[in-house]
Amino acid sequence: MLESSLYPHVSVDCVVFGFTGERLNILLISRNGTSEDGFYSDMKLPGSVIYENEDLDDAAYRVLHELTGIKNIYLQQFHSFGSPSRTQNPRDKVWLENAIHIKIGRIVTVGYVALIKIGQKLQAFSDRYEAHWCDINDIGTLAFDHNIVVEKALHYVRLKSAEDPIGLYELLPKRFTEAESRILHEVIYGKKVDIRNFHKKFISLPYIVSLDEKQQNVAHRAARYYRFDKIIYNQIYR
Amino acid sequence: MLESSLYPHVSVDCVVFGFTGERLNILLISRNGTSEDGFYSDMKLPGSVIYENEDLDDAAYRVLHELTGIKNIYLQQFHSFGSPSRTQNPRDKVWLENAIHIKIGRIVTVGYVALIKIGQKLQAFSDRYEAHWCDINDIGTLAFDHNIVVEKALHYVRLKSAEDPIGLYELLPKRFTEAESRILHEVIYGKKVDIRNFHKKFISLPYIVSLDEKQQNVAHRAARYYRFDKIIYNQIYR
DNA sequence: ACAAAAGTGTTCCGCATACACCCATGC
DNA sequence: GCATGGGTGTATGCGGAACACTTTTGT
Repeated sequence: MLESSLYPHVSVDCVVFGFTGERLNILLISRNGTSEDGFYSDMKLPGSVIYENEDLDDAAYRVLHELTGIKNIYLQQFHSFGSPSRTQNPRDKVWLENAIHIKIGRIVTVGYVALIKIGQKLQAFSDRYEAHWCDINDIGTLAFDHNIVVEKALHYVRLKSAEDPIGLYELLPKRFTEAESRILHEVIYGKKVDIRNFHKKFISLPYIVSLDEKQQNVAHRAARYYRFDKIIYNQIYR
Repeated sequence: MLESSLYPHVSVDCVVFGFTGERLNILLISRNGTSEDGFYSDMKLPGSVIYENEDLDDAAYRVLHELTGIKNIYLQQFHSFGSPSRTQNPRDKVWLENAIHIKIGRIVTVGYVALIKIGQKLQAFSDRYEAHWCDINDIGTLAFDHNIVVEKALHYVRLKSAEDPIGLYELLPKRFTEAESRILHEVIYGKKVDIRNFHKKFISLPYIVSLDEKQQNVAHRAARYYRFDKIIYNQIYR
């Protein structure tokens, strides 16, 4: 095994958000191993050490493409984490050395946020990597300092989407109802929004275009579908 | 010389902003060296490779303390830069190898913004390091990708101070006039602000406290001094 | 008929904007 | 007395916030 503890290694970790229509989820990778206390099984963020001659953004794209099969993912760097203690948990240390075959002092990781639509095609890829969508409110204790990374990522998404809401439409399906959009806002900002005020704002947005389609077979009045028009959006805000 | 090009190195670079009362300045380090084309002299951001077992934030604090002598600096991480091409300029490559005595493939750098008051005590320290305050609009071509780093830092300061203006008061002297505060806003946001509207907002802020002091020996009506009260600010916003 | 969610308008308040004249001081 | 910047109020418009009833559809 190569000795390289003198030099920090650099990785990227991706906090991949998805929206079920009701809850905010993130994509986590199952991790199984043995430590002093025997077998364990927990979860971690998808990530990778960066390759030689690979840009940080490229590394994050690579991780996400391998994981989901999707290209053109909405992806933003949000913060880097480099505390020497972040890889000091013995369980994490052993796991790392097995995973990348290098004895490591610590890893500096660059955090990326990705926003994607939860879909079936994705699932196929994710299964190979033992990736699972997990409710953001129910992710327990993650490997390394990944709980902190997720916390910071969520904060970033809130801040970012306040100034530029385009990211939120990456989380919604191509056709979506006003209610879905409203609930997404509620889970992102963590508070109820007034239905009528939201409606007024929603229909006033020029880049939200109404479709001549409605929900089918719902046990109540069917809601209209809308779509997000990126071209109109870019004309206005770019 | 140690060979370690396989492993990326990690550094911090600090974009230190100061405000002269009229212009936004940043602190740059003179760099002299020889390359294929002979002598050169240019400027770079203050920064350092991180030490073994040193947290990123600690490294940035260390750089700033060595440079300015100041503790308790307002400091925020804003972005990381890791393009392999960022250290490919031959001039930069040679300089790096002389500076840290390691043959280097590339360096991933974590960018920090610092906001400080331009003062005399600082100058003493800065001289030792050949540090100079430079007008932000007149910094020419910097070493590495530091022009991009500065650009991103400025963008970050704008965004950040919109949601939390506390940082702006780090740039003003302890006693300042309303005009100084107004001009600071203008240089940060890059546009004129209306004097009377600014005034109304300014005097309504509970954490701006009026002092019983005025300017002396100015060739016009003397302006009142104010100070920023951090305690009141924290009571309200924390 | 009833349950469940869709769809819709008005009022009020606070904040941003636009805009012009007199005041104090040093030279 | 003049040049320079300090100091101040009013009117308007926009966007956010509060708030409740009718409509559609499936069971």
